[in-house]
Amino acid sequence: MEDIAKAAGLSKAAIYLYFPSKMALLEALIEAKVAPLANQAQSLAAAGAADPLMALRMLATAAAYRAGDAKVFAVPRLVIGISGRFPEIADYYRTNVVEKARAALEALIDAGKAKGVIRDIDSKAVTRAFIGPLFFEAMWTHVLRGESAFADPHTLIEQHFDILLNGLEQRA
Amino acid sequence: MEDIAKAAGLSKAAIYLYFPSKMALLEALIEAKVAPLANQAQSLAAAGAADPLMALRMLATAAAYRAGDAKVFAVPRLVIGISGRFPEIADYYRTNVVEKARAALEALIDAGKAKGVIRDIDSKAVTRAFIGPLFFEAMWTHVLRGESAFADPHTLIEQHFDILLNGLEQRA
Amino acid sequence: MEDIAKAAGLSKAAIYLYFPSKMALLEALIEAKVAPLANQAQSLAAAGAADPLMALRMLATAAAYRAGDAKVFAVPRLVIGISGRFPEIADYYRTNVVEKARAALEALIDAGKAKGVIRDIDSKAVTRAFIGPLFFEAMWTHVLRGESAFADPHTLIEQHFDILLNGLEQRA
Amino acid sequence: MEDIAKAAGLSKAAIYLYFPSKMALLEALIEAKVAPLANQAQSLAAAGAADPLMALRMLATAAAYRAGDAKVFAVPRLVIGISGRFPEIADYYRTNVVEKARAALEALIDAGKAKGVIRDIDSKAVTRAFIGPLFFEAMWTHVLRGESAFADPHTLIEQHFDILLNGLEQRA
DNA sequence: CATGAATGAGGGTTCATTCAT
DNA sequence: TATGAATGAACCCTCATTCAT
Repeated sequence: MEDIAKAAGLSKAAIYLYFPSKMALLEALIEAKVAPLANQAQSLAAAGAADPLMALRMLATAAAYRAGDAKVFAVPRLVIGISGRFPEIADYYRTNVVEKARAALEALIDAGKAKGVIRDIDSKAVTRAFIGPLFFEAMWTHVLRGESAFADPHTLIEQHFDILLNGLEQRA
Repeated sequence: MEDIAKAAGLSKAAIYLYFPSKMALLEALIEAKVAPLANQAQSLAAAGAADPLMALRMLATAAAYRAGDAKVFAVPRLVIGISGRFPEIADYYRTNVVEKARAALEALIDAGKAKGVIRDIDSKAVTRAFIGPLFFEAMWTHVLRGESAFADPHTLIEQHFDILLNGLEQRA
Repeated sequence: MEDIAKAAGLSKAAIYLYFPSKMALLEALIEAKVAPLANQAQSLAAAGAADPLMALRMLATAAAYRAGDAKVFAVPRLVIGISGRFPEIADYYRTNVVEKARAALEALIDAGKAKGVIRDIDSKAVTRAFIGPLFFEAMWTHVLRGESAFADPHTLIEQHFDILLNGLEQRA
Repeated sequence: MEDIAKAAGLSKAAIYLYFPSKMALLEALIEAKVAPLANQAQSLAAAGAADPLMALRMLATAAAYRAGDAKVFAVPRLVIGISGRFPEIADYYRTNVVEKARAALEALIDAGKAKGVIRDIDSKAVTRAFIGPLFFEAMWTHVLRGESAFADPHTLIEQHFDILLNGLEQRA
């Protein structure tokens, strides 16, 4: 809280004029920092049915840029950290961010299936394969302090989509 | 520490009879709960060159069973939670678990490339695609308390490998 | 820290609003309670060259009044008490109090030698003979709770200087 | 206590078979490590009336060797450290060590006065001048970690007695 | 006589939160 | 609206002491 106050140019006490508790602030932080990505997914799901693969790629690109930003990823990181003591905040995150994003992704995937460009695969499994590698890279970068692929987001996305769309297997 | 002590039926002080510090305790926890998976990866990398895809599938299966166990996943979760205050523990985790596992995976992938069953793709990107979805599912299950795909590990692995090997794209 | 907090009418945590650590607090305490005496010694060393014996007597008098005050002597007492666990605080005390005082004393002694009023004796030994008895009396008074000579500082100083200047020996 | 147990080749618990508490052990330690010096003073007081100055010199020499030993000085140091919380131990030390030693010293001094080799000076002041410099040197050495005069005990004692007997003053 | 295992109380320190101003 | 001052509870850790064996 002290750091946040300092960053905001306020006293610690003043924060409580705007947010009743740290948890409330964290919810607002989720709204400000990560919910926009979920909303962007919803918008793209609504608008991107014409070219679902392109929409997915745009989404992945946006996600990569956001997840690569330490200040953004600090939010899910915090949520994970306190989820043991404050499960409600995790529920809030699931409901207001991840489930929204997954629903939007599934809509795009379904659109892709309808257009015949995506195989008939379980949608939940696809969103997992879509989000997982980016999420893991964020952990690797920000938590484990490994050498980050976010340094070159373009390549990261290219590789991600190459594997996601074409798979690993060598084909004749 | 208090929680751990309580769970062990001990006083806080008694923990220090077994571990000299919180960091040592966490290292021991890592060694006991998650390092075995990394070691298994190393064994399979050494032994599984004959059929790399099978070795990878076995590894994913083992990982799925472990990651589905709340007591096992509690360890990386803890590491993430305290990585802000104890960055060394994150470094330890990266060095002794994730880097070891990634190295083993890359060896298997390279074997697959050599045998001509895996395309020529960046190995780091492949390990990301291999680990990420399972890791994300663990987060979804244990942290976000979403409906868990670990309830049916067989299907989870089938879906994971189907996407990983064949990709999403509909092909003629 | 708890005792200090209680004495100040504060909670333990509140101390950290004023001092960043226990060591900083102790340093401030030293600066406030005992360093002034060392500084006074330096001043007298600079100004008292005309009559070094008088300057030494003034210094001893000031020291006696200070050492007789339980609140002042509490500081070196504390330093001794925690010097085992916090050797740095002992080093701080040596550097910023005792060495400064000894240097000032040695300067006065050298001035005395130059003026021909003090014999040619090892200066370190002289400072020892100057400080030691007063320090011992403080220990006797505050730690051992013996009957205190600080009750009559004038006599204490007279006796101290009589012995210090003239020695014990009966002379013809 | 742990260190003491280790040094004694015992378990921590075994110490309590020999001493009912840390304070009792500390009293025994006083008896073993510093009381002998007080006893030696008493013996010399009884036997040394023929040459009191020589007896005092022998006593100072014995004291210097003991005070220079960190293991011996650890005892008064400990007493000082805990005297705030356990005033009884300080009283014990005063009664069983310091008062005994001062009484013996005063007897020797009185003998010196009777023989006409020591001036008529307040005895308490003399014991202060006798003990103080050696005590201060011990503090300087063991607590403040300054360069120790105990490294050359002979010189230390010579200087001490030169000042003590002859005083600082230049005489014609 | 001796110990391994355990603990309650305390150590210094941090942090989310409160409240008088 | 904003703060400086303060705190209770928690943090990791140490230590004198106990007790079943």
